[in-house]
Amino acid sequence: MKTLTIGELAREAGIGVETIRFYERKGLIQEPSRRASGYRQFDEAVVDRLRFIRQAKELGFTLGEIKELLSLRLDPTSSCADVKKRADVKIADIEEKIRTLQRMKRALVKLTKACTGQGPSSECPILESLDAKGKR
Amino acid sequence: MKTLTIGELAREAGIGVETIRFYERKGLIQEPSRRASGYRQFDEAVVDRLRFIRQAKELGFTLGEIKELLSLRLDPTSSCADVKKRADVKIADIEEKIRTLQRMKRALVKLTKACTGQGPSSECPILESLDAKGKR
DNA sequence: CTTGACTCCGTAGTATGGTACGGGGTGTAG
DNA sequence: CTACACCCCGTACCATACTACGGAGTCAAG
Repeated sequence: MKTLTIGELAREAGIGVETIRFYERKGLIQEPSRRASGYRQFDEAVVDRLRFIRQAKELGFTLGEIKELLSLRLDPTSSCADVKKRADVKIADIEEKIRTLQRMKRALVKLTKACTGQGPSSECPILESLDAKGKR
Repeated sequence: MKTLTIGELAREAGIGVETIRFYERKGLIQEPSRRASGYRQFDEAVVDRLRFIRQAKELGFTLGEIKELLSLRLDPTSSCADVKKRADVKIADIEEKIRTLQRMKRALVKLTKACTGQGPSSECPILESLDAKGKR
């Protein structure tokens, strides 16, 4: 079976050499075998694992969560339902983030509408509103 | 005029004492006058400034951006339009974040729909899909 | 056999936004 | 006048996810 050096793997997976070493330290990828010289010898399957990591990251999982996901996959006692549960939690997280951002956006849009874009900043309704709001 | 100790200010503004010192170091609040003992004497107006910071943070501005906003306010040559411009940029940022999250959510929902919640995790369509996707 | 690209390792630095610690001085209520 | 809460400062530490550095060893082409 073909093996890859860390540099080849990095090119294949589209990430940096240092990042691979970092993932190794974090336990996201297994420790690879070594040549006599100490050079890492990566199995081609690691490319897929790195792609898995990249995909999961794009879906908003943190490295910690991805590590759990990877260990779930390796644990024969864990069920598909466990994985689904994590995904559902993540969906709820994402929805919450979206709601927060939409609140932020609505507030900002409201402020910019009040702003004529004229006059000194000291009289800007945006800044005034930030000042005035939150008074208890 | 009434002055506040750092602890009183922290209680008023609802943030930590260390955070106020941190903001001072970062230049987000002006250096306060001191008593003979070296104790900070805060003007009550700083409460509003801290509220401004909190509000802006809730609207998704970073501390760096907030600092700019605060300096804009103090600069008589800057216009309300400058402030509006920044707010518009921020709105665009927020919209981009929302779009990314919605992409992530759609992808996850699609995956969980494929998952029956049954069987071992090794056959979970969610994990399989993460593996398979992204192959070039 | 030389040269240059690649790899090794541990450590340190980046950015963000704080939080905690320790050893000392201060302010005030009882 | 003595507790005890509060404040001072610099520095170190937290989490996240990398990224860089330096000095040494290795691999492969020419």
